[in-house]
Amino acid sequence: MPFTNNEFRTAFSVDNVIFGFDDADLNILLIKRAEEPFANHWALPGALVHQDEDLRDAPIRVLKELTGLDNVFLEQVKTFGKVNRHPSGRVITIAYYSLINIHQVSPQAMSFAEKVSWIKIKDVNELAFDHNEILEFTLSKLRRDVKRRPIGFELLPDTFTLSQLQSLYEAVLDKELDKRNFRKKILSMKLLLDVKEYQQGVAHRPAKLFSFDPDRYLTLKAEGFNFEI
Amino acid sequence: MPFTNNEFRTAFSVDNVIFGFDDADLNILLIKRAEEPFANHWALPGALVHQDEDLRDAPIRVLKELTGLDNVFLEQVKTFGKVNRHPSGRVITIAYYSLINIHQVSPQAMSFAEKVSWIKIKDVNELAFDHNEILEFTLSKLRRDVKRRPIGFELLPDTFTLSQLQSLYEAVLDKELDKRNFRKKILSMKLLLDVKEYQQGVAHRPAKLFSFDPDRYLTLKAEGFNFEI
DNA sequence: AAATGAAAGTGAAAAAAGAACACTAAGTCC
DNA sequence: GGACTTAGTGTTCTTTTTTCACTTTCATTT
Repeated sequence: MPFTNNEFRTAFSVDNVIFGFDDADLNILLIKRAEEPFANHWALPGALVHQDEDLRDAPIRVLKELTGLDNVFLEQVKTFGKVNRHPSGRVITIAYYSLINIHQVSPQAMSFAEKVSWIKIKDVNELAFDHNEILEFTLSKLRRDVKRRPIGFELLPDTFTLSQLQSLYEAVLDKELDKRNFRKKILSMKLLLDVKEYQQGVAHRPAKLFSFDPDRYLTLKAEGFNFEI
Repeated sequence: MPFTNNEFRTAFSVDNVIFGFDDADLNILLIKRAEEPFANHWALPGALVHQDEDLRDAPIRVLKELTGLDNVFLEQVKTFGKVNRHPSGRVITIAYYSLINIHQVSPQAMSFAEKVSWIKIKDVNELAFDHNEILEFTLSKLRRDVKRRPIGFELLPDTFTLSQLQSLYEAVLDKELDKRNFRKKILSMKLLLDVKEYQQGVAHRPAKLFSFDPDRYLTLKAEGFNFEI
């Protein structure tokens, strides 16, 4: 190994920004820390990266522990590396975000956490470490990404109505959209499969259900199709 | 410190993708490695991150050593962390890219390098480590960024002609642009200052010279102006 | 000094995309 | 049966993007 001992005084971690959508608001999964530093503060879930683990496997491990989910949409955001970002020593952290269907999950408290909870984005207050900065940067990346690629579906159940999809986009972008224009645009992408079923148990006209067509997405992507909303 | 010894077996490096434009092609600054592993191979310049150094200061240090330049456009790209990406041990690397004016610089060979050279993007072959993957990802990010924000100016001299600016965009995007549409678009952003001078020593009608107006840029950015090309 | 070559500079018309906008339909609930 | 709630649907206007060709101004050549 060509490295002197001195270069190993830095630890590295990942932090997960896990987004969920509850039919009205965008939420993130936060933990309440059980240990110092920042005991009793809300924080992003995270973990140290294992020595023999590919970087991307670390946030996957955190997600699995926390939610039981495997195969989740996961995207690297940015690495945060100020010398003093962690009070107990040098820790460089790589932020990831995920999109999950909030109803698929009943999160479990994990090692470092006293408590795990979904918090509406707009209700997030002071977080531990530099996690507010990480969250803010991640949100802006999510907003950019969601306009560029059809990733919003990851936050919804397998079948959903166009109104649900629209409120999801409105929650993520924090902006109202025109119903007719939204439908025109989304349907013109041909990414939705009509599942020939209707919403049930609602006190109004039931909406048609759609599902996302991942094959169609791959085909269009290969053709360089533009998915901008 | 809450970390056990075991967690420090990973080293941290940064790798710099330094872009320069030579009036026709997009180039990057590569080093020819003097040492194993990958002795005699071309590679991205990089360095281990110092213990007491903010992450972002590491690529700034590399740039300074290599080019003598300070105040350079620098953007974080992505972190690469496969377990076996470095044959001598676990090294996680954070990629950055910079845009510099190629004529401002006569690069100096640095510690690890036998040789430093500008290479046209299209002439880049096999690089050391996973540097081809890093370069490819960085190029795609540059192409996205250049459409989103007026960063192309960083690659040009202080004053430049509209044709130079256009060939720069064409080189970066690897795509021909319509002269009239390009001018219309770029001038409508009001980011160019007419320096009231003309090109000299060319065997054709001399072009007007412009410079970039950074104040104007900051004002427009604060207003949420859209700079898409 | 006239002709040639080479890039600079300029606008209008057509097509495409985006934004604004209001009523009818199909259910449940009371 | 009436009230209530959300679903669903097209057209017009505005803005943006695309397409396309000729004249100007300099240096160089003869």
